Amino acid sequence: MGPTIRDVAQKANVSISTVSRVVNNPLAVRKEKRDRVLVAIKELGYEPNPFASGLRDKRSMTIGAIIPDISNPFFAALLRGIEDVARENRNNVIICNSDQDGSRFKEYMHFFYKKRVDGIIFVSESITPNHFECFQKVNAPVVLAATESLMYDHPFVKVDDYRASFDGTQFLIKNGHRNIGMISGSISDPIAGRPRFAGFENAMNENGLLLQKEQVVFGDLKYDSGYQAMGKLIAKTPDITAVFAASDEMAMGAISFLTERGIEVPQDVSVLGFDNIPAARMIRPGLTTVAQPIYEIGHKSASALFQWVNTGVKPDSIMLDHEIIVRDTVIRKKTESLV
Amino acid sequence: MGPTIRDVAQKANVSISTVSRVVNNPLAVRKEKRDRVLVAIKELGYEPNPFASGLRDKRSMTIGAIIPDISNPFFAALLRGIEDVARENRNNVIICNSDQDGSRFKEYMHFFYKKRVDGIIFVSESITPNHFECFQKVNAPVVLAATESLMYDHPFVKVDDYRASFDGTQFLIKNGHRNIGMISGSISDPIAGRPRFAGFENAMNENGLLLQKEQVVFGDLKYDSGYQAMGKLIAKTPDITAVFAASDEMAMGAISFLTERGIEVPQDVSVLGFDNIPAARMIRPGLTTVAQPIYEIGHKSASALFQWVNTGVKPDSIMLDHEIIVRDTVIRKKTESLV
DNA sequence: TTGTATGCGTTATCAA
DNA sequence: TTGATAACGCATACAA
Repeated sequence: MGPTIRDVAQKANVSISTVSRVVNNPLAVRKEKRDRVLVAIKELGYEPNPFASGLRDKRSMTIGAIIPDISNPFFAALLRGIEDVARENRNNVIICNSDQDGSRFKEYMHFFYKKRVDGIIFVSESITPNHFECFQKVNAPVVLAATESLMYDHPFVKVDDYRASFDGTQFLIKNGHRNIGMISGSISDPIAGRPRFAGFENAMNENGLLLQKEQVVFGDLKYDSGYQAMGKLIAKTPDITAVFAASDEMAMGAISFLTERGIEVPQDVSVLGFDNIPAARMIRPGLTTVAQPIYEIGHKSASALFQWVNTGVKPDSIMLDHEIIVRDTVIRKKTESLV
Repeated sequence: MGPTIRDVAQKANVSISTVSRVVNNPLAVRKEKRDRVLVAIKELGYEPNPFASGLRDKRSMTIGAIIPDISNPFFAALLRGIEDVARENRNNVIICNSDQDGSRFKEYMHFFYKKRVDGIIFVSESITPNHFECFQKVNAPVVLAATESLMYDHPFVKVDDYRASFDGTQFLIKNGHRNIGMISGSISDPIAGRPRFAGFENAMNENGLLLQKEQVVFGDLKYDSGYQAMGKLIAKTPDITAVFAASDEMAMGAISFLTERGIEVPQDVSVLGFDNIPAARMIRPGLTTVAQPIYEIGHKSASALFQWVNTGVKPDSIMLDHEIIVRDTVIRKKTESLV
């Protein structure tokens, strides 16, 4: 193993407490000795053993992140934001892939408990009483990223999903679309589901567009469900001119379905996504979408968590701005002058 | 803090060593006492403090992973494989995003050293003497994933890039293509660059197709460079009927360029990718590609690492099979009967 | 089979 | 300003 504090002390001809001081509170040591210690540290390549410190201080310098699936580009980008902040704070992050398998949640929290994480970032899923109970047991600060809890009072960092969806719908309407379908997330999903649906519904209503049941189909935010949902939607409402999908992946699924059926995007039907995942700009036609600042959500939520851990004062929640990224999949609807 | 081994001992009316034994080597304790201890553990919710164990045993139960960029879907999938194995082994993984910024590498290794990682997985980049030196200093087993080292003797898990590229080219040729362009990775990249280029070149040669300089353009494996490379390629060799890109992202960039120029894929030119990232199946036309078993590379490399860490015997390298996934972007070239 | 005692490397308390 | 020492929680060598 590497050199210990004792090796340094010996080399610098001081006591181990002095070495510890120059590492943690250099000002408390007279310059002469301090320099001697610094030299010894450098020469030996000494690094404080984090296990010894952790054992004493009960701080792990580690945070936990619960993420649905890191191989999903949305979460990968978000995680990247978390990681970067953790690194700045000389912390690690332990990642747990929840796989939307609620049953494993308890296990993960247990894992965090075992590992004595200093704080937790909980990404994207909605909070159940079960979650809450587990949070209490680990007894570590919890910050929510891209989700929020109505019932429990955890700080969160996210976009205003309702507002974003409302604006997205408005955007479609401003472009002349009247007959708009929606591929929504599950209505029982209080984040990406209900609010985005509600934003759509209200925007339609406020524009005097009456919403029919047939215009909405539900998916699970992933590609395949978008593909299938589009099939159902087009069967029920063949005359739509635009589709609003609650996630980019579902939008991509919808586009695939449409394209395979010879329905051209955007000439025949426009498609609006939600998220702005990296792939959105890589496909042709480029996906027009309601963008969340994904990296920033991760970054800000981690910053908030560290602030909390370090100062002990619970941070405020943050509502980040969304933005409509105009690419190619939404066009202004031709006026129906011929009709 | 939580209960300690002493609390359990007291509750079960045994010594702490007995408690320690039932945790680490249950068979060494008489059943009667063992059960008493087990009950106490459960009732108290006792968890061994990893810092105390780590301090004593000098094992961190943590591995480090150096990955170019987790927000890249290829690496995200690979990481997922690593994570899953780590979890099975009750280990964490600390992730460092190298961002192909070699200068930060030393810093990361230092971080690993500080954190006393038990082993390291090094993903995808090529090994320089600088890397090697750092590896030596941390003095932990290193397994290479999706890369290998000719100079240094680290176990690796990867695909045979040369062979895979050779087969991909062969596939294009079998489909009637003669005039084939390549968008290659950098020739100085000993993994995704040179071998894939060599596979292409040799397959062409073996089929009596003489390769012109103009048929090859180089990129950095990412989307934008694929886009630009396609521009150069089409300018230099307007009569190609197929393009082989050394990564799916570059293939997507190439398709974007082509599509924007009104050149249809695959009718006008076929495109073959490499990797089989998740997006490959989500775009239309679906990307035909030479698939690497990405998740499996991560999984197997982590398994090898743990085997090494646990037994002390260096594992063998593993060459995994590639596979050509046929989707829509490559078509059989129409015979030129009209010419 | 079980218990006692020691050391792992740090930091903080206390005395000098 | 500095140094000696106790404590953090655990696993094992050794003694019983």
